[in-house]
Amino acid sequence: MVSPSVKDVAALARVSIGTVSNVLNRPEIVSPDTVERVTLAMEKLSYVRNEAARQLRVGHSNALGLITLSGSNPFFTELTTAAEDSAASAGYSVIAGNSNEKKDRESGYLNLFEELRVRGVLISPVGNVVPRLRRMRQRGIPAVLVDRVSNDLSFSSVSVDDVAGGALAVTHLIESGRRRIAVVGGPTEIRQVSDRLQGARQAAAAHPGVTLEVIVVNGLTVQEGRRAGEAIVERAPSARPDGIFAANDLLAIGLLQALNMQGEIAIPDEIALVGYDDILFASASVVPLTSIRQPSRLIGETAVQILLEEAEDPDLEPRQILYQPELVVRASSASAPPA
Amino acid sequence: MVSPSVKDVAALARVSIGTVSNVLNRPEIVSPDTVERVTLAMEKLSYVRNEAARQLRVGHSNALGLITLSGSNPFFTELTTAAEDSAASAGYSVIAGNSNEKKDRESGYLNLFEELRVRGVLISPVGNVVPRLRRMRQRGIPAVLVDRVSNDLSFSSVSVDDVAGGALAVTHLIESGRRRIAVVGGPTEIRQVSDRLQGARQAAAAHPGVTLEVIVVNGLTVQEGRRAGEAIVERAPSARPDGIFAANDLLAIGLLQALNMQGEIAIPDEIALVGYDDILFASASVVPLTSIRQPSRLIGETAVQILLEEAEDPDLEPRQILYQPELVVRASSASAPPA
DNA sequence: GTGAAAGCGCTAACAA
DNA sequence: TTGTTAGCGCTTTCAC
Repeated sequence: MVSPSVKDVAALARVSIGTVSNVLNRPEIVSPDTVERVTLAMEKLSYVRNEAARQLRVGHSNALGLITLSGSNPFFTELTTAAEDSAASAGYSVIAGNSNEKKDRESGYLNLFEELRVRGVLISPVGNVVPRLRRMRQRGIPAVLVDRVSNDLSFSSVSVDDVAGGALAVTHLIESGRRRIAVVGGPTEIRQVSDRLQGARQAAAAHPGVTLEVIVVNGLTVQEGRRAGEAIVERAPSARPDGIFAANDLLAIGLLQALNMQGEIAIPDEIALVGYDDILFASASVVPLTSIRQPSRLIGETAVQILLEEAEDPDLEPRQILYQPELVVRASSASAPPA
Repeated sequence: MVSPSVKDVAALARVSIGTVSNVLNRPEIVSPDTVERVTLAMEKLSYVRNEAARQLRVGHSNALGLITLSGSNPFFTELTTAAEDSAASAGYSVIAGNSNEKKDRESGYLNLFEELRVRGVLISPVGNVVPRLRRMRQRGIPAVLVDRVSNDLSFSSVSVDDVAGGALAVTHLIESGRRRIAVVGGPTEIRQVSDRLQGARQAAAAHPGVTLEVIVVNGLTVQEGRRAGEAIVERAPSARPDGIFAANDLLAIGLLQALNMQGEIAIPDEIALVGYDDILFASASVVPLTSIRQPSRLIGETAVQILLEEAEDPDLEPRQILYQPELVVRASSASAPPA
């Protein structure tokens, strides 16, 4: 009914529990035939180490905590998978949670991670978590910000240049002849959103005669995109934008559904559309979606690497890694603008 | 540098550590002003309980383990979110991993979960894990199979009737006039795949004059779907099926890309297409996808509930919950068959 | 209502 | 090379 412990293994192998522990942790210092005997005993008993006991003793766990903004956004699932792979090859596991952009879910996970004494945390923050992270770091749990730069640069971060991405998207719309640009995104407290918006503004400002309208939504979901699209459909044609930049692909897909599938507005003829993230489905949507690609796997891998280095040496200087995004042109923005 | 313990809290509040533990676990048995003093001390120190120590003492953790087949399949991400929500409202957290249909990743997670002494595991199995699960159950860790029924019914399971789903899909194709049906799916070791295939066979057999071809692929991914689609494009038109049932939506989307976007084959005019899972993107794909919907959230919630009941009372009889899938008709199968 | 103390399973320091 | 032992932080009797 209960699991065997080192004691049981020791008894069966006729050695002390210290020796059992040694074959578990430093087999090289114990004689080959003792290793053999102990290993055999472990197999016979199907011994599985009690991680809680190990952890209590050594002071921290073998897990990394990861908090992303959304579990349904493929950008984050790719990042998560990459982080898991990197961590695994260094002997760590990762406990992944997503805040769904809710501050209380976020702090719930931080609580959990601190109770678990994880080795470090990767986080794409929603709320103002820096003070909390600072306290955790003082207690030996480092953190790396993912897809977000800390204001005061006191934490390492791995992110993509969202301002450049926003500018890239809107510049592309302008260069393909659009003049009345709308940006759809929100909530603006999310740094990624406000940065992309800022880039959009810069690009618009650099081109005289271009107007930029901001449509704020409550989340980066297909549903919110659909809602925003329905509002645009209801407008008089002359009041509609001729180019839309959506702050992520899920929003863009929602917009596409509302604009195109109700048969009202042709994409890209009447309105050109650009998304963000270049998720797997971007190329498979009703109209293949022009998008901004982020190196999601690379971000996850780099973040884990930096985190583990900081866990090893807490006095390392924080580093800010900034990757550049890339424009991927598809049908949703390909054709000429309306006459 | 290190975290405060109950000892520190006790010292600050001028009580014994036993009392601190009591306000943590049974505050009702300690006097209100002591609770107050201790709570204050905890806040002052930002005390966070050491979960490993608690767990070592009580014998098991507050976490549930969950292993799904794929992290990029929205069916599983929805199921996972639902499981997390259910678990959270019962005071549990869930550690989610995905096997990517790899046996060694699967057993890696089972190892991890057993080392962690999770309260129970939810698993959508790839390999032959039943013996392993049996051993874990003997040691007090129950398991519930998700989206899969155990052969010997010794474990509870929550699943959808995949045979019925496969039949539903193919019957729909036949009733909309198709006669040369192809089923795309694999690997066939995955029970969901073989069940859907079996349902497809039954439906075909029930309709004289209908032929059924099985195209086996190596995984349920967009990429594999694209590969299968390319092979179909290369065939002589008369050798192509006029209806395809894909074992999941990711495959169907890949097929869609290969068939439709190369401009070769019209969907649904030349080939009608039915997917499985009704993921969020099914309605947003190049041609909105007819699909079989599974109650993913319901599955996750029910599975957690049963698992927690079994954790409470190990002698409960295993239960098999079988939900029925539902056909959702969209454009990819809507029009008339070829003349 | 509160305190004292045992012990969960493990690792690591030290002794033999 | 192997054995002995202290102690990680917590919960839970059992006295008081």
